[in-house]
Amino acid sequence: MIRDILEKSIKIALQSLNLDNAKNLVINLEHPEELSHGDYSCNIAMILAKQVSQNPRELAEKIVVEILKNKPIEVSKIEVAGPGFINFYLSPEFFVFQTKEILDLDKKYGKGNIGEGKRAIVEYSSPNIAKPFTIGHLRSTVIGDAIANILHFSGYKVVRDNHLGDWGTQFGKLIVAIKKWSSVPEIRKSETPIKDLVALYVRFHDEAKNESILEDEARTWFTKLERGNLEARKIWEVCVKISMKEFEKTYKRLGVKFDTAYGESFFEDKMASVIEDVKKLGIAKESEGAYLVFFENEKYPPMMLLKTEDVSTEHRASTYALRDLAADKFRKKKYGKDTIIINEVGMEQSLHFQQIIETEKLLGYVNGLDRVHVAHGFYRFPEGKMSTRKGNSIWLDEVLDEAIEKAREFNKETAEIVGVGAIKFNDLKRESSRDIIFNWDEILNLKGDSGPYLQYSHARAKSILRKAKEEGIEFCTKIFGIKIKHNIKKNSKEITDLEKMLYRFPEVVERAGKEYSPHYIATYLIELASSFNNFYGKGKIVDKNDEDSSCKVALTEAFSIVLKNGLNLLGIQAPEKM
RNA sequence: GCCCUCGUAGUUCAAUGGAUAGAACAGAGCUCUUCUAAGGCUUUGAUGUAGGUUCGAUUCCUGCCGGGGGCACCA
Repeated sequence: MIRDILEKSIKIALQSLNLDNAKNLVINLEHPEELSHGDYSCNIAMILAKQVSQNPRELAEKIVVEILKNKPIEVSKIEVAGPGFINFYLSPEFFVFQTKEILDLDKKYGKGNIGEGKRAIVEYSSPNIAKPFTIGHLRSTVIGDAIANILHFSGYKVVRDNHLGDWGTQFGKLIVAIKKWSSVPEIRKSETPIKDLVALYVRFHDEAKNESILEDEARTWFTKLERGNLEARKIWEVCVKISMKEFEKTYKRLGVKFDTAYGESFFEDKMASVIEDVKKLGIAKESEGAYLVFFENEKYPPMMLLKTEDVSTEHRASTYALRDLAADKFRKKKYGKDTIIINEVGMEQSLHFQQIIETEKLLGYVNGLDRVHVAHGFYRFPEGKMSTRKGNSIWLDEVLDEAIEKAREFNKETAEIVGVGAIKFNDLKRESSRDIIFNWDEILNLKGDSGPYLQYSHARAKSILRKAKEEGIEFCTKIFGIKIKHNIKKNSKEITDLEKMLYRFPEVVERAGKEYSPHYIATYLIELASSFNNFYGKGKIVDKNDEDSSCKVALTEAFSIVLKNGLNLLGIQAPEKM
């Protein structure tokens, strides 16, 4: 990448000035916010100025003189600006070459070198069986999917895992509720089985407020389930089956797919070996009848592995913490020690993951760098948090329907794609740790910094390409050779803002991958599309009488390719027409 | 009480310790005989508070204030 070339030439310049032995020397190259300030900017002179007690601008000038002695061909101009920035201007040849490279972008998918072919498991979505797929699950699904796409693009071998919540005391509650107020045949017959199950779940919590015995019954039923009680298993199976059918529909709408969906129940027989590991290490103790991991210096509160024995079944139920440990042990064994495990789960579970990671480090399952919790904030009502228990959550399907309905007002054919795109982008454009206050107007906004704006821009570019084809304008890669000659002949300095944005795509993806932050891509795409629409606004692109037309069209093609790839990384479809 | 997070225009979001803090929505005003006006161009407007570190702080550190979350049998 161009960044590496610049970095190297700065290093060489510093060496010849004997400045390279300074402490903690990091060469920082950034894109100036103002495009007229150049393509890359380096602040090294200002950092070094104090250490060698020189004026930063004078020092910058000296460095520039050294760089110019071995100027990389990609650079056309270097200047010192402001308090001592060294600004690099890239040459027309560079832009032409880069734009040509971009036309092959589709072939580069999965070839990035950041991942080095390592395996990465991205666990996301992970809805709970017999609970609604609410807008709350949207974040994990959409962000996790985007992270998986980005890592794949960057060269990781990605496993997408849906860690279904299909185990735990919640099933005890459900079994009690079904036995008391409904029945398996009744649920099977229902046209809205999930809604019925949710209603039962909510009713359980309502009634448990007055009758605390219900909670005990639920715990007992979960221990029965864990011990293989036939009635419990039967009810559980029905719930899982019904839920999965519903989830499939939602994933299809969202265009999200998984490689594995083990679910918590899968680790049922893999927990005993974890308990053995813990015992060997002596990090857990019995306390008040339960079995918990205690951390050194009370770094974290204790983490429970086994619950108090249930009196009637004489069984100690597992906790989700134990199942998570078992899951990671299994993953490392199955996919190899170098595997990176990433969980896209809400912020509320931060403490849980800190405890899990700490414990897994002690157990030697992970080294710490290979176990990541990507946390996201919540969708919230202005009045407070959503909760299935209280029954005030918003179902995802309703939101999607509403968004599609709104998109239909503009164009019936693409309404589905645009509606879903709007919802996804609205989520992905934000730094994910922040909460999103739920607001229909905001979420359904099809204008401005939005998915539809990007999709529209793509369709528009495609429309130009169709027109160019009709007019018989050549815009294949060989055109770029002509542009180089043309530009050099004219001594043209006319490099468009669009070109200045296009070549940044790989850097942006790299950063998004390193920081597990899809929003960098979202922000970038908005800027990119704005520069395209601005470019487009300045006059005709397809024009037989304009000798630059084929270059402009080729640039349009490069834009459409970058935008499409970017949107795909975010899991958003790029329509040909709108 | 302890721990984790987030405080940026009226609103929703950006900003790898850098240059004049960017956008979008809403408001005001322009702009389609042209390849898509879901577009483009003008314009008003912001870093919670008090310190510290730094040549330089929205960013790092400390205190305070405010929102959200978590802290033993939900996951």
